[in-house]
Amino acid sequence: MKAMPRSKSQATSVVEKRTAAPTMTDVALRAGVSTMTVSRALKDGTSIAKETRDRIIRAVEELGYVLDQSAGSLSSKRTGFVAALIPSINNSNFADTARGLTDALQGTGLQLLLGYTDYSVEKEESLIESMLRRRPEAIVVTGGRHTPRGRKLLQNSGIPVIETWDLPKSPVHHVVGFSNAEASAALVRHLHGRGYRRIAFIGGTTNRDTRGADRRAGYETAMSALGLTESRVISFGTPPISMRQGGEALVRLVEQWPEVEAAICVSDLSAFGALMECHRRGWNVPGRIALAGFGDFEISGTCYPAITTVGVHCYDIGNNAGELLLRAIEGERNAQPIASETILTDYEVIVREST
Amino acid sequence: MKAMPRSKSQATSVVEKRTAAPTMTDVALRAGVSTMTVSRALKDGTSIAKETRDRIIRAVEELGYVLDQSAGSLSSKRTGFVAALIPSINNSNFADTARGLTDALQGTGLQLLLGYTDYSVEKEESLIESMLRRRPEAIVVTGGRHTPRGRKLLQNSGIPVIETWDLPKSPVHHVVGFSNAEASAALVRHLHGRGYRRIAFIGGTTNRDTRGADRRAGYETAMSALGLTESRVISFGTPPISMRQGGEALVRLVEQWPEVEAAICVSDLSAFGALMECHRRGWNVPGRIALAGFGDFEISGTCYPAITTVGVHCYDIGNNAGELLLRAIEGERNAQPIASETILTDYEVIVREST
DNA sequence: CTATCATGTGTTATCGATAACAACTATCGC
DNA sequence: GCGATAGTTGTTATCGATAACACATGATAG
Repeated sequence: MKAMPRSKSQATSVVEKRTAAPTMTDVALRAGVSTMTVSRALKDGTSIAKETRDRIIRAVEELGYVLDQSAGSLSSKRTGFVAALIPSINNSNFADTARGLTDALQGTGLQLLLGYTDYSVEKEESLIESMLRRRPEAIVVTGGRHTPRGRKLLQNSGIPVIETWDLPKSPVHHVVGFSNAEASAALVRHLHGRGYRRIAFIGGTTNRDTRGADRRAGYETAMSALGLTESRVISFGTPPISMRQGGEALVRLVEQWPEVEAAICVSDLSAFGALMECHRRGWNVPGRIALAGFGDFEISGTCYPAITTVGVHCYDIGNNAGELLLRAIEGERNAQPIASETILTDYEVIVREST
Repeated sequence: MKAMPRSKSQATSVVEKRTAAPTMTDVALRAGVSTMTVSRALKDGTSIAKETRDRIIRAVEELGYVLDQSAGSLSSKRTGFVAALIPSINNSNFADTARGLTDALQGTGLQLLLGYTDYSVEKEESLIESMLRRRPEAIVVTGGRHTPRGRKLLQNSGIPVIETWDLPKSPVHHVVGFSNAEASAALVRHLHGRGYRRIAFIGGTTNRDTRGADRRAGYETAMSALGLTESRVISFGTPPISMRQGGEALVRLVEQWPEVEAAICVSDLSAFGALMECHRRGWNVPGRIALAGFGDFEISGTCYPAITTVGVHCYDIGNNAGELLLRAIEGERNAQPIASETILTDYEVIVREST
């Protein structure tokens, strides 16, 4: 890419002309009222004469005034921030959760502060701290595993904490999620029901992705519960798991266990990668091998053959977390904190062509 | 989903015990210094004795104190916020741009405020305003089309403005982008070079997605430049364009113009949807019809046949915008505003199996 | 041995808004 | 016609930090 600096006298002159941004005092002077009245005019639900408000609004427009919330929240002790930490923005599951949250917060005047942990609890810890510096009114985190200090920061934060996408054994406060292990087990049972016996699991190398680890654990549990003692696990690639990694993992899988009949992938993305590898090899799916994913990404319903997966209602996780958090914040504001809640979100095995 | 409220006496007791969060004054008292010294201890690049700092840090840890930036930024006049508006979080292209931005801001102490416009300039306007209320130190927007008031808000904001993903004719300040029309035209020329003549364009119904509209315009221009007078445009579905819409659009396309030899889709996602529709029909791609996408999403390189597309370096757009913005903020802080810059990001036609 | 300087710390005055309370003006009912 | 009440506006005191300046103290140079 090439830099192409333009000299724009126009822009420069604007810069020079720039005067200090107007404050509420400027507006108050212009409208002939006190700043308190201006403050009231810009906020609804306050008692103010319509004429006065109109006059103030006019002054605001003439001056191009924009309310300064940093200042406001200092005295009101309400920042209007909600912090949310997700592993990655580039994963449509978490992006959906973020969207659910955003939608729930729509119109409430709350602004979402998003942070990306990169699937690392250490990064999460440092993000928790920098988020708390902004004094959010609630915080949403992904998963129930944190560093000891991260957990302590959450506990001492004095704000509602919501853990999502998981069912932690000892949650900080609230939880909105589902059992990844149980969902994964359901998928194993589905494959078993279809007659598959030599079932493999394709996941990432590390346990950084705790939900991925839970899914693997659920696979193992379900397999032995069904009397299928030989477990075939391929660990390949670090999260975020990509499509390409799914393809490579499939190659390794069939090298190591040529007899494999079905594979559960830790995510739809890797399932799709594996599916395309089969296409390339001219293998029929599910004839040569059955494939299942996790997450019900758009792709698994669209591709051919469509991929069997677990629908996990990511949007609902975010949306429910948002609504819960609104209630919790309301409780805090009225000095009536709500009790800890656990909201279970639905999931279901979506049977498609690939199994 | 089922609600499952748990009564947790443990959580409740924590709530009751909760005392007012410690302030810098508490830390100062405990460490036997003034608040100013505490403030210096928590900021690097300040002159402070190592022993004093250690003592303060200890007090901070004992009290579980977390700096309050809202208060800090009021007096320092630096909020440490950067606002960025993207059309959708659920589009991996824009998510990549957001990630590029996030990465560029990493370690600078700047916090990204993300907003989603839903491809609507009206929503953008209201987001610009609510972002400005947080007094960001710079703002990044997607595209060069805004409402008149939105544009005015940007101009009068007094902070550096960066428009991305486009090359606006009269930019507010800085630009980081590329010509969508030119990129689209390059794709037409590629198809022409391969011998295709009856080339169609599949896009959305509205012009809300201005980049989509630019791509269509580029298609039209390139077609007539090549002497291909009959343009075949399918407009179907509102942004964000989904895979499914691509499939349906293909159906309409071949109904309306059965003779079509190749189709350019406004995005890889719709190209993939179209490709899968071909699979279902047992059509060979590119034998029966050639397909090309836009954006170089991961899927287009992984699927089979792999899809020809335009790689647009989304991450770089965000990353370059981030670096530019850091320089611009630095300039503002030193009262030496930088001149408006336009950074052209690369794009290239990536030829794959589908054409 | 003194003038100069760097270093470390405290003091004071804000930053720009809002909460809480006070005060004033109509309007109403009796 | 008067007190009560609702509605509207102003005053004062913060909110929790940091900038700017002042002021020690010890080190360094001439």
